[in-house]
Amino acid sequence: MEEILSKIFNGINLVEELKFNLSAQESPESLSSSLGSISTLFRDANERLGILLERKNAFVPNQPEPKPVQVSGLDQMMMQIEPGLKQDHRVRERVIRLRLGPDDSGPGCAFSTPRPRRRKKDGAVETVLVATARMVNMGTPPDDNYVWRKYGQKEILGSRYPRGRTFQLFLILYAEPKFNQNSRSYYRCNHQKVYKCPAKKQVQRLDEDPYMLRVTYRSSHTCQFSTTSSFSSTATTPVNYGPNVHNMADLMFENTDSVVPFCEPYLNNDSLVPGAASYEDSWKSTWQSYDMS
DNA sequence: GGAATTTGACCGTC
DNA sequence: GACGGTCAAATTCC
Repeated sequence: MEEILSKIFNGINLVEELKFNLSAQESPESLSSSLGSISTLFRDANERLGILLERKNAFVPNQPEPKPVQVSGLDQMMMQIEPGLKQDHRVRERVIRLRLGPDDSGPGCAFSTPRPRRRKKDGAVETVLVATARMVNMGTPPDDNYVWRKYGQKEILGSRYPRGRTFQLFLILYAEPKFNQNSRSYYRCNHQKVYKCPAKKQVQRLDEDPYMLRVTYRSSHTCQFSTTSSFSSTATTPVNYGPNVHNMADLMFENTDSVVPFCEPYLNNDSLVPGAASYEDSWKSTWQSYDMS
């Protein structure tokens, strides 16, 4: 682990160097050489991280699900490193804007009788990935400053378990906890009835990373209530403390075209762990209790 | 007791 | 017929 961290910090130092060289208008050859070194360092660190994660994950299937909640070193790290992520934790994966159809959404689209269940083809759709913390209820949706009312849940294609009370009771009593189900929850704005706000969202756990949620927002809020005030439901308590290291690695090294990079926040002075003299010290102090090797 | 959530059923789309 | 989204009665929570 020390070696990986060392590579990352060397890479950061090289980036700083490159920034300086850029402002000094160094030759293209020199800049290219710097970029190559940075690329090599980060790629190497990423590969080693991947190996560590594989080793770590290899133990997971045989382990009973952890009892509620033990705060991992990683969670501690994320909480210490970037408190701001509690405020704005969403990682924008992709934003798809589709034209609204003439008869779609809006106040007039409220359900009528007989209830029309026409699936809407159009509508503004925005999908974000949200990291969940391990110490909270996995079914708890992330807070986004709006008040939502859950109106449905379905097991999705490829779900490990069919639905049904009898079978779920069986699961609770004899099999794996319900925690493992992969389902999609449906929420609509709590003000839909009063203000005919059409906003909805779907929350679904990622198969590849159970600690990441895919949140899909449909239609915009027409109500202007964005609050975590006393109207907040118990289901919308804040839950996020930042991405886990696996997603960090993805974000830093791979999906840079579709994800807003958030290396920046981690280099904020406010992110330093109290008592740490530098970013390196800060990182090391938070990683020391998270040795995966 | 009211509000919020759960969940089986229903219905449209593919 | 499978799948996805929604309804609404039942259940749980506060």
